[in-house]
Amino acid sequence: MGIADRKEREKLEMKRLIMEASMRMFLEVGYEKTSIRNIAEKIEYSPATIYLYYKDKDELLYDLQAQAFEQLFEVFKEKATSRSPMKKLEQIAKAYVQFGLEKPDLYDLMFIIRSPMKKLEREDGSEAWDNGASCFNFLLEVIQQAIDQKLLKFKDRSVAALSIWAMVHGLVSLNVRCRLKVMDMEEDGIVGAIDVTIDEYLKMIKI
Amino acid sequence: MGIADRKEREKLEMKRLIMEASMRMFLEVGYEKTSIRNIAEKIEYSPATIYLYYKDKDELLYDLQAQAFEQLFEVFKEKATSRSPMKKLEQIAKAYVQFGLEKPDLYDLMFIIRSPMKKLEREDGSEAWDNGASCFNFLLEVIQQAIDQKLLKFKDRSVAALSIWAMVHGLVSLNVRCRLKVMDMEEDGIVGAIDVTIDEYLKMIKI
DNA sequence: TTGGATTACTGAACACTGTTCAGTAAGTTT
DNA sequence: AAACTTACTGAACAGTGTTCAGTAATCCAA
Repeated sequence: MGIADRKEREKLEMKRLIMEASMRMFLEVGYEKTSIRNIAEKIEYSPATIYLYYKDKDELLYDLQAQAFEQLFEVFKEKATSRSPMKKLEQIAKAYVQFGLEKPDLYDLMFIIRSPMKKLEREDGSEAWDNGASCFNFLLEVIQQAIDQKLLKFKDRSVAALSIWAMVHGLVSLNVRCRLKVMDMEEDGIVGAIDVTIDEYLKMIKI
Repeated sequence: MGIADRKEREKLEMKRLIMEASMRMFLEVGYEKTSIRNIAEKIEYSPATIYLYYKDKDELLYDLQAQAFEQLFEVFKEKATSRSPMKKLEQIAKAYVQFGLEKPDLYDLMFIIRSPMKKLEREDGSEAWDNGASCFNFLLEVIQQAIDQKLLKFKDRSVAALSIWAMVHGLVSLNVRCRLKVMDMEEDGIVGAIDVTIDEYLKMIKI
């Protein structure tokens, strides 16, 4: 069935084309300006064509989100290389924050925006929100090591993960959405305060 | 100038009418369904009329946000009544999380949504993001007391405030935006984990 | 009291958004 | 060559925030 295969390939190729254009627009002009119509114009197809490959915008955003999580996972593997679990935890935390501050639009997509989370139809038991699982598991494994070696104050690794994640996400998302303006500091001071806050937090969770 | 006064009153009255309808719609049908057109329909005026009282939707959302922060401030004053600074800190943290989980649309407006933060035109030095200041200062004062009585590990009250805020906001916003699905727990389990995480965190920041 | 200025308000339009669907044109199969 | 299938699109629908010319009511001075 060579023809069917080629058709299949072409279908995937088209999806890749759409995703690539979307991702480029996301990074170049931001989330707000990335509409179905704009993407269609970029790849020189009609807007309706996109709907032959994606059921709706959410599905497209979900794929884009998956790609963003792959990027973050790469960053983790690249930067969190220490043998010491606690040091590795620090590397993860700092890589996460840096990623969030450097790519706010991608961060939005992954952790803030409402849309692409709708994959929650657990009627039949399967599917249900796979995006970000590798990143989360990466964190979980390091935490497990730290707990095993009695380096962490937490007993439960889920609570530990939730605590660490909430802290770094809290810092990034408050800053990305400009809520730290209420603290009345300059931009540099805020980034500095964020760094200090992470260090203090990492000190506290150590045994 | 009685007439000018009456005009002034009527102008404020109209603003109040718009705000009241907006707030009701926010709480009843959520952020997504609260459009200028829907608000106009509710108060039985043309959409264009709203633009005689608010320059754009952001300005309206800003006022709405201010009102939401007043609500949170009331909750703080109501629930954070302990004499002990650390106990009071705990009451604040838990009140914050409860508020966020119970009124996700208001929480959105206050801490997540992009729009109404645009008040950052510090050209002349004035204005610049007043919303939420009372809430933040309330937290700051309690932290100062705790630091003065050497109950907190933090030395800098700004870092302390940032740390605590980031933690509670991280927990609420990840949950409100369904990102905790990746942890593979039921809804009850998640809320339980959030509670435990706060308790653990409050234990850690104690000297 | 009347006429002109001021004010409050609105209908209709503009430029967007996501999405759908009938219709066309090209490719494939028989 | 005819019939069927697939890939694609133009135009439309319903919604959004926003603007603006035009109307109707109110106010003020002559």
